[in-house]
Amino acid sequence: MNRVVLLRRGAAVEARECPDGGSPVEVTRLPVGQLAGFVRDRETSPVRWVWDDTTRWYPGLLAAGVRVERCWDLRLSHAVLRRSPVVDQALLVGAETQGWDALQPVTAADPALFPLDDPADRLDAAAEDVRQQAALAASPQRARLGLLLAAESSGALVAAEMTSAGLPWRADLHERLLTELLGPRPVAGRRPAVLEGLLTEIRGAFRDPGLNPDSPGGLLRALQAAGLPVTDTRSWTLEQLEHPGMLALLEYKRLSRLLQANGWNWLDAWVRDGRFRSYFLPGGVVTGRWASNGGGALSVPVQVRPAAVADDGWRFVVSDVAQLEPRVLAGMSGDVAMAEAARSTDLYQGMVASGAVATRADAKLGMLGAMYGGTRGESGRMMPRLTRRYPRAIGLVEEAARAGERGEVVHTLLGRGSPAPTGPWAWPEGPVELGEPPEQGGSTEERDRRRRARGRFTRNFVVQGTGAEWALCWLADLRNRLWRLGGSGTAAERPHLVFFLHDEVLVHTPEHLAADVEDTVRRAAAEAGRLLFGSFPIDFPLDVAVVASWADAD
DNA sequence: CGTACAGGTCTA
DNA sequence: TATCTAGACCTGTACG
Repeated sequence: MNRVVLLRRGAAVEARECPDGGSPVEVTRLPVGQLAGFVRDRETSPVRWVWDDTTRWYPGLLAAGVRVERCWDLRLSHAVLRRSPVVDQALLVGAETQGWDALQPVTAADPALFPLDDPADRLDAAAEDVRQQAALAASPQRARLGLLLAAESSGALVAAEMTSAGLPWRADLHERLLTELLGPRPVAGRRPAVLEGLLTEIRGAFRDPGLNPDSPGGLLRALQAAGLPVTDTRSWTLEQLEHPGMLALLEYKRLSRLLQANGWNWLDAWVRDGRFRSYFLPGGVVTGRWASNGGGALSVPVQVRPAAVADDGWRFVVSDVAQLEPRVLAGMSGDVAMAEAARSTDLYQGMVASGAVATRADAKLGMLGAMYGGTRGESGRMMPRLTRRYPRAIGLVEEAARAGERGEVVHTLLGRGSPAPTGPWAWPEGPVELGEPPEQGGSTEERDRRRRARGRFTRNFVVQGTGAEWALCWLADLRNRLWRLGGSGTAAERPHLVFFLHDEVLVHTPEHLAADVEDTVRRAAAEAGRLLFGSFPIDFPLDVAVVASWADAD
């Protein structure tokens, strides 16, 4: 596979052709304006583009109508390699290490090809590429790590393509929903009519004419003045209480949340030309999950999903994995008994059928406790049963927890490392960082609390992180298959990814290809399982729905 | 007046 | 029928 390293040289771009990753045999210099044409031509034969950061190169290419098949994202790969315990860090160190460590993605709404005064321009991508290839080649886990880096880079392409495409969003439907629930859009600075009505009712019921329910402190004082025994104002707490004004207050909180998070201001800011465009940040979470930036893309409330509607003649294929994390745990630990329970579509029901636990609720509670570190109550009581029945799976998360409590680093199946613990007080026997402030809150109880919290984090890290790797492989393989499915159609005629949410993907597709897309999504899931777990018999069944509106998928 | 944080609520 | 993992982002409020 030929690699072509792209470097910025002022208003020009330098492309270094490196067969099989060796030294460059050909160097092409071209004006920035000719880059898109150059890439389009070069894409007719297999090539991997090596660049500092996908968010700096790909949006401009997409705006010019150019898709690339594969890339190597040096920023994302650097972040993985720098924290991986299966990498010799000495091979990565260079004069520019700090610069690569600090490099941030670009998420400007303006699809300008290159930002001005970019710290990336002071870094040598070709030299970094050489270091990364050497570090990867020397790793005892180079196959798995190589898969992770390829998938991470592919995810970067998907993320840029999803922002470019946008999630189809009907602002008219969204506005109708808002008007029905809140009343007509008010002038700036005023509450909608329905909230005003509720506010009057609440102030009357609590005999507090100046009460502002949006002020947690003020609301708490008003509740206590009314004789209610509360120390917080969360809805869950308030639901337990009896008071004539409580229903109105809970309704106010529900509608106020809708207005603040996904009201008219949100529509103005994030929906344009019938598309919700947010930025996805691959690797944005330490576990390897994606973060997002803009519009709260990872927490789009179910309440407003009716406004996500496919174009005329198109459909959404909405797919999510049932119980991804317990399945991943079974696969990575090689726990045959748990894999057997996972053979059914409902893993928790499978655990009941095998006699491991009495009810589905017990199974779910127990597994969540095992993966999140819940040790109290019902969830903790399940652990002995689960440990007997699934010794390898439970043993793996327990060992990750113990390692975290000892202050050690853990890693995912493909080699993504957890962040090292910080702070001298948590592990006083360990190396003390220079420049740390004097120890604060360093009582024995506080240290134990922090140790246990660290154990819960590392326990969850290995499962959530490997789950993210499965999802990344799923996404990357799906991207490739969808492109082939589109035949020779133009980008606007092809099925394409529009949304990704940890274990759920939305594909926007011409209606006549929806059945093919469904098949494709399932094939990609099976391939992701093979990539991570080889021939180990663990299934990843999908719930797939072909719908006109996202809201119809549940 | 701008920044940082607390409290709350939505997601998987 | 509970306080356990990872986030984004809103308002109000305290602080400098």
